[in-house]
Amino acid sequence: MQFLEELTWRGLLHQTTGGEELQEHLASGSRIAYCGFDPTKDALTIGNYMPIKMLRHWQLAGHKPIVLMGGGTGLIGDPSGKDAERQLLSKEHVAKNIEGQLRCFSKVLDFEGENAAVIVNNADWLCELGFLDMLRDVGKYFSVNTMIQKDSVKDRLNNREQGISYTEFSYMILQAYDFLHLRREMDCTIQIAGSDQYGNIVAGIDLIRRDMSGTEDDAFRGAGITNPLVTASDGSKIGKTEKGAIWLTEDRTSPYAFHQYWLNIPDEDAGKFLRWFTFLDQKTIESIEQQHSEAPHQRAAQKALADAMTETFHGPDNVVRCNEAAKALFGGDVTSLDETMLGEVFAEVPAGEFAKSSLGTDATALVELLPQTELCSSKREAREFLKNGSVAVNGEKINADVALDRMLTSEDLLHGSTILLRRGKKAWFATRWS
RNA sequence: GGGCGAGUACCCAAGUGGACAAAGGGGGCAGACUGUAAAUCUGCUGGCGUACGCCUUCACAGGUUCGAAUCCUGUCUCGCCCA
Repeated sequence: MQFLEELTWRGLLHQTTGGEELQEHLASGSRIAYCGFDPTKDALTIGNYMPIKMLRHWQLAGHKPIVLMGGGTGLIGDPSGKDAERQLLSKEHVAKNIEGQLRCFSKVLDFEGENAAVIVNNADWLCELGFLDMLRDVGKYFSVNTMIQKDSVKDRLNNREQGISYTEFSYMILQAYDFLHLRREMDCTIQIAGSDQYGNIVAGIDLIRRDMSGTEDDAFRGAGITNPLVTASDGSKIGKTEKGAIWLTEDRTSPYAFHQYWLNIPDEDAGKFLRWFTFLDQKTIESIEQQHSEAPHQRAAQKALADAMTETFHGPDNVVRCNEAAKALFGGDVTSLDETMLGEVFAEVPAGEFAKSSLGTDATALVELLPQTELCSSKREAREFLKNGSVAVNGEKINADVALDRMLTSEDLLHGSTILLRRGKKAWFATRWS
């Protein structure tokens, strides 16, 4: 399927430059596009996933993607959407962050084969650039009058408290120069980005036009394609929870937590998210939605979403594990798990070590024990939960009437080593006794 | 630089000498219902203590008072208006 058509049915096409000319350009051959990534962090979250996915669609449509790491621009900081001047990152820091982010790209993009994705770092050319050369060759093409009209700059100019430094003001020029550089050196004609980057993209295209204006060459100059800002139905950002962002790497967000995040997407968003976030085709998604509307309680859409996303970032083995874990934690009977499964499932859950010899003593009364876990922050709170009947031992709710006196004994041990505590429906804690 | 106004708990917001750990709403947590939903209903929501209670909070630092979120002085921060 054509790139733009694909994006359209998925609801991922926001704006393009170029109109029919662009369509023609894309249809008539394999093209090269780039998308820039900001190396301000050493790992990526769900919020960073969309542009990567855009590049993958691009690749799947038979074109070649370039991942541009903003090692150079990252030293400056994009003022778009920022109300305060950015802190400058050290070069070492940026290099380290780039390293960290690469892990995520390789999960989505194909770096081998015909349209292999390539990674470039704009530090490689921006750092080489002399200040005078920059002013003469590039700065000459930029009208300050135009630049101060851009929202990203205007907001800061009108804001007496914050203002904008010359450094950040120049960001636009650097990003435009990136596009020009890639156009010259790699024949890259398309820039893909989020809709907030539209202004910067246009600046790049302008620069390319001016740069090529003297030549007879009637080749396609350049165009931009943007995806909309995706938000949940309640208007909130996707991938942000009270507990923090959902990361794409195992060291920050466990596969189980990741899987659970998608599994808990509200019904009204599930279909939309399947289009936005997975690579499932239109027919498949529609049939999943059909299933979902016929039997909403089965949550076919959320399951498909969770499985697909988990598979992409954590592999098929983890999909199985996460589903097993979920089955045991939520419906199933944890006491029936064999020792290996028990270990696997609860590797995902917070745990603590305790002395076996204290079992059956007052020290293992739930009121005393709970504050030592992440489930309660104080004895008072523990009492509250127990009185509410919110606490379960090995998946079995403790009746509120006896809860305050309940202590753990060796009879509660699963496989002689573990007792599982649960507060409410979802908060688990594994106690290990030795 | 001058004038005016504001700063209250996770957020918004009432309170303007004692009855104030501080109304109300949102959010969060828990319970019922359910689908690990949504909507709805109920409880909790500064900390600690099984009650009576104790401790720390109403921008910050001092002061007046038997007693201060509330009055006074100074400081800081934010908003609006004038230069």
